[in-house]
Order: sequence, then C-alpha cells, then structure tokens
Amino acid sequence: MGRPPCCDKEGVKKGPWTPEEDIMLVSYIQEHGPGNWRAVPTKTGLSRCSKSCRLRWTNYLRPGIKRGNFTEQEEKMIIHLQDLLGNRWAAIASYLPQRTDNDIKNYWNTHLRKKLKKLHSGCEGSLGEGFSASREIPRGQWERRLQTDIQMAKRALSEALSPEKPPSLSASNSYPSDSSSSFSSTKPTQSLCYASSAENIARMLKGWMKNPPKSSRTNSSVTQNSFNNLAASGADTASSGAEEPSSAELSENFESLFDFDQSLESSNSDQFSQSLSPEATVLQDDESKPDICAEIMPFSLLEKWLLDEAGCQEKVGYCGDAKCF
DNA sequence: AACGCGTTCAACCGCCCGAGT
DNA sequence: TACTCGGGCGGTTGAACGCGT
Repeated sequence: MGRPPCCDKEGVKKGPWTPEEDIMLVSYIQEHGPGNWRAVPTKTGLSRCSKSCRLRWTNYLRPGIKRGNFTEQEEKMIIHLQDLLGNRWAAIASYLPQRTDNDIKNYWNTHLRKKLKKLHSGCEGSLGEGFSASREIPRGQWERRLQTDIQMAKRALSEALSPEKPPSLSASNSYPSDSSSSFSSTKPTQSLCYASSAENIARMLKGWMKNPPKSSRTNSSVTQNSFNNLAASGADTASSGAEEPSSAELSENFESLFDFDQSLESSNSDQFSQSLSPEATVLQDDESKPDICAEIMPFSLLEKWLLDEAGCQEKVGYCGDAKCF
C-alpha cells in the first residue's frame, strides 16, 4: 500500500504545458513566490498536479535557466562531479549555475555516458577506473561530501539570513528548493524581476498567438526559450511600460531575445568561469549552494578543489583523470 | 515521398526524507 | 513515538524530431 497520489488523478491534466498555463503559473509565483505547491493548482486554477507545477517552475520557468549547449567546461564538471557524487543530479546541479538537475541528467544520459563509453573503450588504460561508468562510489565518500555540502550550505544560509547583511537579490532568485521562505518574503527588486517576466510573457503570448509555430514541439521550445531569456534579461525589459507592442516590435523582441541568448552563450563558452553574466552571478549566490559557488570560482580552481578533495578523501582509487579529455 | 530507426528531452512516477502534529 | 503530509530526487517514459535508406 503506497501513499495516495499527491493529487487525485481525475481531471488532472498531463503532457506538455501550454504558454497560457505557463503564464498562469508564473504570475502566481510572481505574486506569492514558489513553495506551497499543493495550493498552486487550486489557487491558479490550473488543472495540474502540484508536482507538475513545481517541476515546470524549477526546470523551465525559473529565471536564469540556461538550456542546451553545454560547454566543454560544463561537461568536464559534470563528469567530475558525477564521478564524485554519483547520480545525485541535484547535488551536481548545485555546482553548475543555470543548469537544472533534469537537464544535467538528460545530458548525461544522452551525451556524456556514450562519450565516456567511447573514451573508455578508446583509452582503456589511461582513463582507468576514474569514472563511475565503471566504478561504484564508496558510500562513505559521498556521505562525507554530502556532510560538507550541508555544512557549507548551512553556513551560507545563516550568513544570508543574518540581519547585518541585507539579503541580496541573488538569494531571492534562488533555486526553489531552498528558497520557499526567502521567496515568500518577496523583495522589491525581485518582484520587479518577476513582474517583468510575467509582463513579457504576456507580450510574448500575443506574438505567439499571432504567429503560431508549426509544431507543438517548436512552440514549446520557443516559449521556453523566450521565457528563459526574458527571465534572464529581466530587468532590461522590465520598464517597457504597458504600451501595446506592435507586431514588428514583437518580432524584434524575439530576435533580440535570441541575440541575447547567443551572446550569453558565447560569453559562457569562452569564459564560463571567469566572467559569468550578472544573471549568472545572481544565481551563483544561491543559498542552497555551498560557499564555494557563492563566488565565481574559475573552473581550474574548482577542478583543483575537487581533485584535491578527492585526493584527500580517497588517496587511492580516484585518478582524477580529466587529462583524458 | 515514405518509412524505419535512433536520439532528444519534457514530463511523469514512485520512493524517500524531513517537518509538523 | 508514530503518523501524516509536502516537497525533493532519481529513474523512466513517450512524443517529437532528425537522419538514413
């Protein structure tokens, strides 16, 4: 006898989210903040399961999410972290700004696992047992690491909550898992950000209605991209006022959005570690993340840290073999 | 052009854990 | 202490797409 489902199956909609539903969800969260997901379907009028709402928010609608186009550095990090932490995607995601656990998980399953397999068969000797594809992580190891993570997160949280230091915008923009409280105490800057998201989403929807994409897949990806980009560009577009945009403006909007995406992309791929965009920096401050991530740490440093720590904890067994790549 | 097959990724499912009572 | 409930996590699924034949 398992637990009853989180919501009754009757009348619960499943499948891809429509832009309208996204808007409903975003505008609700803009007003109330994420958290209390159980109440979300009833309060918003969405015929969705609360879990579905949470998932949709954390994986797609949450501001600052970057999708696809994993950089080489990100790949390496994922591989390292996967090796160290195993399939603990949420933990891995906490080290990668702008990436969701689902995204990382998918990327691992579709790209990296195969890549590693290939590499493993290609450089059997040098790759050695360094990767979890061929090795189980000792339980003690990841438990210790988890402990460290928890302690660091706690420290970051207590620092963030200390009255001397006014909470930064970043904290409010954080991953929902840790921010249900911080979010509901919505700060002005943050609400501005979300207001801009919702406002822009509404504008995008108008454009979408006029020019419906061919397939539902394109449709959803377009809206997702635009949402993400809007969220990322947030404040820039926030002050656009309540004027009705012309269709030309709308299409321009789309173009500029994709431009923004590209520029973000290129800046990330080039200097992922050194100069993350302000949005990324904002996300870096996530309370849930260990301090190590609160500051932008150059990948080489992070890598070194990971390797050092792995070296300290295991001494034997982990070759830290990024050289293979 | 039509079909089959492989890939991708958004979303769902079920289990687990911690907080609250 | 035992129980309930909400939220989080990882595994899995299936529709859409791309590509080769």
